[in-house]
Amino acid sequence: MKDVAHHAGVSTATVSRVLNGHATPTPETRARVLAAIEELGYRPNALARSLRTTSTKTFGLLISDLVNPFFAEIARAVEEEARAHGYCVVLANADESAEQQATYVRALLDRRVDGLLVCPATDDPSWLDEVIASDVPLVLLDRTVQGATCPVVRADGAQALADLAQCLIRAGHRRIGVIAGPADTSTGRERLEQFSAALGGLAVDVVHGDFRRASGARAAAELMDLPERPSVLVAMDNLMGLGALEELRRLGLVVPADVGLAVYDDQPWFPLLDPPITVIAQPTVEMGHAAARSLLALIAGEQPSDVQLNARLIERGSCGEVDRG
Amino acid sequence: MKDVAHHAGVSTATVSRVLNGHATPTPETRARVLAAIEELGYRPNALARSLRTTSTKTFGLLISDLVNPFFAEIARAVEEEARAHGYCVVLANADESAEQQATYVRALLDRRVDGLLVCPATDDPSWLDEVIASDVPLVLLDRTVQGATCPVVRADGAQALADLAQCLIRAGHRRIGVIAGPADTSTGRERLEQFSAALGGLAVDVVHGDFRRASGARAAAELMDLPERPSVLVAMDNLMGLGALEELRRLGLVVPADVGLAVYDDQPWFPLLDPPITVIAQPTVEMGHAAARSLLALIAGEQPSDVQLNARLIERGSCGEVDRG
DNA sequence: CGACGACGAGTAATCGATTACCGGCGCAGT
DNA sequence: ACTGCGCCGGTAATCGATTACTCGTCGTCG
Repeated sequence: MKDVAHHAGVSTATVSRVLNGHATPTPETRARVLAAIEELGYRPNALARSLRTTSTKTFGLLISDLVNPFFAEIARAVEEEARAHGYCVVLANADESAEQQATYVRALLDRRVDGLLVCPATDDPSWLDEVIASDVPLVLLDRTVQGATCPVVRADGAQALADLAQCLIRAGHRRIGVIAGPADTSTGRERLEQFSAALGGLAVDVVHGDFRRASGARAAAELMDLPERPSVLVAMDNLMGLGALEELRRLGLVVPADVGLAVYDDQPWFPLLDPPITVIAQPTVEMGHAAARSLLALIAGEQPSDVQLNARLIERGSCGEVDRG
Repeated sequence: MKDVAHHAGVSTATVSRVLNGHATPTPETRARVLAAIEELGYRPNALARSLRTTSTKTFGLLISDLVNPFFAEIARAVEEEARAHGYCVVLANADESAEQQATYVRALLDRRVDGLLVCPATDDPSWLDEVIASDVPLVLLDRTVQGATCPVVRADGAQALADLAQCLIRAGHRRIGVIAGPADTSTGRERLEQFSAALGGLAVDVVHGDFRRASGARAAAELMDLPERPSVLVAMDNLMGLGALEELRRLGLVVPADVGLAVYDDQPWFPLLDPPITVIAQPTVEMGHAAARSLLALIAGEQPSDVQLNARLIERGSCGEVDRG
């Protein structure tokens, strides 16, 4: 920058003013400076600028599991919306681990991100204090944490789960196996509760997984090994649904003849299976956009309210009809 | 930091020395400083540190399309390896657009990333100059660019494509439709060339897509609309494969009875389709890891060589047998 | 007992920007 | 012609670290 100033015969202050579009510099001074910048191929050092202005134009996005296409899609949407507003996104992947998450929160705060988007891996709220202490705007995505006082963006699956319950009951299912998410995540608990509630008195067999593929397979195996087999499985996450499908295939069980299957969270390939899988679709992209917008609002000093976007049931035929003998 | 120094009754220099594990400070001084840090909840400002040390412990990762699970997986692997070495990853998504890519390269350089991993959206090498001028270590991932003098990490599909060609010929296919990638990407060109070469003299019908879903559908429609229909389609990317599958479904065509299908780049759901899809699997995770490691080596001043990891054919039965009447 | 070496810790320059404050110049009013 | 007001642009402090250089002190050796 000193070089540019010298080259243009002005001071660094003037260069800075030109760079930041201040009204002060004369058109010709401005031109000289711009020419010097061009000639020297000068690029301002964003670090120095950020140090001075305390703004990095960067968001931190902490995802609980990037292998999960649901989160990958969210990451994409967040990045898209952020970019549209001139922000970069630093991506961090907690791999569903609480410690990793805490480590990353710290790393992102240290890098002075202007805002933080977090899909909490667990309910453990310890990391929250650090964020609050640092005064960095925070938005929670997909999952909540107890005691969080920040905006939350998530999908509301209550209605969709109720619809699914209806649909299963109507199809004659009476033994339902649920592959639930971890009990220490809000989505893990809520989906199970809402689904159970919608079934009225009907009991379900529940096995908890961890929102990952292998756990879906294990859970499916366990459920199909019960003395009284479920006639349909409900996987509360696309990866566990994938694992369940693989396990059913391995066991030689045919969907929906031997056992039905429904999955929470749609993926493009579900309709291509035979039979196409009945799912609850989440508005992934909208969630990512909404979260980024909430964060921008927070940064602008507004008080964005929570966002709840509706998930919805898409019946495709993988739940079958039970023979009422 | 001044507060900490004052609180511990030392100078900022000493605080800094404690923080950076220098040998100098006495154990008791060290203890006093650490106590003060703890008490005040002090966290060092990474920006200031980076400004001084010219190291951000951050990689920039420029992906050509984050919707593509292939790249999402790569991103995950890169992030994983980077984290293992104490680096963060700033993620940028070019959406297969050259301008976007150039913009992002600049943004990442301005943020003084310690290294850059790029999956080039196109062959356009204009952005390369800026990177070279900035002296930031660069590694190319998945795709090359002409005139690039940096390490490249990619999958070598020649053998797998030759195997696929053999497999199709043996199955009796004589009219092969290829849904190729864009001609202005190295992967787009190479896969097509290598496949054609392996077919010997046999001509193929080629439609170029853009590595995205919709283009796969369009290409499939176009190919199936030819006067002499191909008996098998080869999609050179998983998203185009997905699009093709959707289009074939829409047209009421059954795989492999009406038309066979093979896809470049495996995805976990391909084996679940009926029939399971024959694919060429790429070592995605290894590519991500290798790329991050190459970058680390570059930063360490070494001269890592290019990495070529073998893709391999996985026959699953979606290519069928042609009736030899 | 004096001097020198070693080591711990402080002073201050520096990284590359932003910006409050101030000086100088030109123009207008009386 | 002199004063005053504006406006352009320079000087220098500042953001929060790192680190070369220096100083003071203590221990040891001759």
